[in-house]
Amino acid sequence: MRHMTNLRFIDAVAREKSIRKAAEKLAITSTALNRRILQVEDEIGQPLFERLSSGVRLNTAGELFVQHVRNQIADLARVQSQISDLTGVRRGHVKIAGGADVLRFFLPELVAQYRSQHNAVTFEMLRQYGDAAEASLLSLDADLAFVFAPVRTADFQVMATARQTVHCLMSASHPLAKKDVIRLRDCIDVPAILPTAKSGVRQLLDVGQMKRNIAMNTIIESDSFEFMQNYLVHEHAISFQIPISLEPAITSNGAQTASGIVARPFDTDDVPPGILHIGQLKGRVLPVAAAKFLDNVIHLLGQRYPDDFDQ
Amino acid sequence: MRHMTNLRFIDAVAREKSIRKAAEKLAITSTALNRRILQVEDEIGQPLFERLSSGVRLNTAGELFVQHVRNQIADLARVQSQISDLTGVRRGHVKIAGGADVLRFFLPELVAQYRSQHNAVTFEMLRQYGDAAEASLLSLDADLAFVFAPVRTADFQVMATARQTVHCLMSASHPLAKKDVIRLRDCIDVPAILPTAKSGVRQLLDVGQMKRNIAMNTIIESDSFEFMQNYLVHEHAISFQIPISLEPAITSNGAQTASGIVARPFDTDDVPPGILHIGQLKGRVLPVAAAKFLDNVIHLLGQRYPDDFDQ
DNA sequence: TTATGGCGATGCATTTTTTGCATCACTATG
DNA sequence: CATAGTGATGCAAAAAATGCATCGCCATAA
Repeated sequence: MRHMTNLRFIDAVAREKSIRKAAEKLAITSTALNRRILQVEDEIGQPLFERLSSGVRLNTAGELFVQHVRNQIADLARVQSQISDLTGVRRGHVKIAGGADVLRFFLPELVAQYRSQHNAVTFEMLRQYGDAAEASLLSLDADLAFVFAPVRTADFQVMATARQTVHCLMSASHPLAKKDVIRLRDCIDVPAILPTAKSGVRQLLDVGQMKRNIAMNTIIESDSFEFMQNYLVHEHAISFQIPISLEPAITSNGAQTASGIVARPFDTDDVPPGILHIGQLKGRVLPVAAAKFLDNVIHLLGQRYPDDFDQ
Repeated sequence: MRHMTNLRFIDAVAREKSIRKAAEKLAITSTALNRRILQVEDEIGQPLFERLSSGVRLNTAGELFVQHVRNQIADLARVQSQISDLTGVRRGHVKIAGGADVLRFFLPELVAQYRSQHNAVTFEMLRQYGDAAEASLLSLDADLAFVFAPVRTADFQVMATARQTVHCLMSASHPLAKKDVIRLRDCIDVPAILPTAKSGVRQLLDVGQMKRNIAMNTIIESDSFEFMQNYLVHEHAISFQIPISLEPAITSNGAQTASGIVARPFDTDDVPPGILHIGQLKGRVLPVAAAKFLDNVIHLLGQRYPDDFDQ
């Protein structure tokens, strides 16, 4: 949309913190970009950027204005998607921020299912945890965020939650695989592969270890779910994940993956369940596509985890 | 702001329902305006207006888009006022919709008081009752509305209310002036000047008459407070108003205007008090100037009607 | 039925705005 | 003190917006 050009340019300069760099990204000369910035500042009546020798930086007025600009851009997208929706073909672009856990199986399945019905909708998946995901909501770089524990609750509107019991992963031939429910004390001395500290699962495990005063035998820490799971093929160790980051089949009793890995739930008295929060920026009206996708997410969660789901 | 030109033009065409008429108001040729509209429609990917032989009319997409446009315009104003506020001088433009009752003494006093502190703030006062005032909020033609009974409660956010007892106006020499509180039965056969049906006061009086099964002796109906009040100088009749539309002094007992008019409250069992609602569009972030003015209104109401005021 | 007046759309010449190049002034950094 | 990077600016070329004249369309009136 033509009338947004100046606004998009300002947004770009604010992000790049440099007129020349932004100009390059926007495929115009720095001269042109510079003069557009000057023009807007002139219209506003005061500068939006501080000029440094190394580039530019938003001043207070600029911060205010850029937030407004991002709102405008997002709202225009919303209206456009709403207008497209009138013709029957749903168009739009949905931006989702979430951890590797949800990006693994859950979201691919959902996005594919949604796109099979609305193939004019495009997606953008950002791998971001907690804080960063919420920041993306705020800067309107994301429409929806999947986080474990929302912090900026003032800006974060929870649209649905899903309780996720931490599961223990192991080879089918592992002694623990005979149990239906794993207690923390069962894990003493068992070689364990733990997620890194940022992850929600790790925090839950730490709570459990603290509570029961048990220290697991940590042989590896990793932030890769694939590594943690596939390592189990080679050594009789255990690793930990939540159902949403597992292939749907693996959590059902008796089932196992092709590589012979099984999952067993922890006793929730030992390791508390994690709560996955699905939310958006508070007060924001989502584009049609994003709103409808959210409906799908909620629907699937309700279907798949009827007991652990909340709206 | 330059980048808003197309949007303002579309807003104008939507209001005028004619490209040529809008062009005249905007002081450009219809050609230029027409082509700008076509350009925007082209960018959107579908028409926003239906072309009639008598002009144009918004279609569904247009309705959506125009609402967006008005939001953009209003939000830009908000940001601009917020930015101006940074420099210390409060600038801005406050648009208020309210009935003649509040426009008479209450708002002039408040606006003057506010402008004495912030003389860079300009005002726009729209004389509109109930429905119309709320519609102005919705189309963003007004920032604040003063109404008696909000209808579209879904869009109307009440920021404060003030209970207003209906008062009886009469010449100081009128027999009823001796009473402290007026009962409805006192008014039987007394020549009465009633506000027209639209007004809030009239509706309250009608409720009272219905309840007590008393019909007043209506000799004149008018929508002019001045007329109703000043007529009393010439004939020993009564008329009705709420305190907020009276000179502040007149409601205190014993006080009277220069022309010798006094006010006495109705018994609230006979005529129920009216509730003045002061509100804004739900969810909207007001420009600084409007928000601060609202603070003033609330403050003054709390001061002047401490018992009948609610926030 | 035809004539008329008002409407939006469009081709074309003109005016206005935007752009890119070359260059300046400035400032950190080594 | 040289250098490499930044944003600002004068000027000519390119692009976009504008106004005029005019078209086709439709409702209303004669």
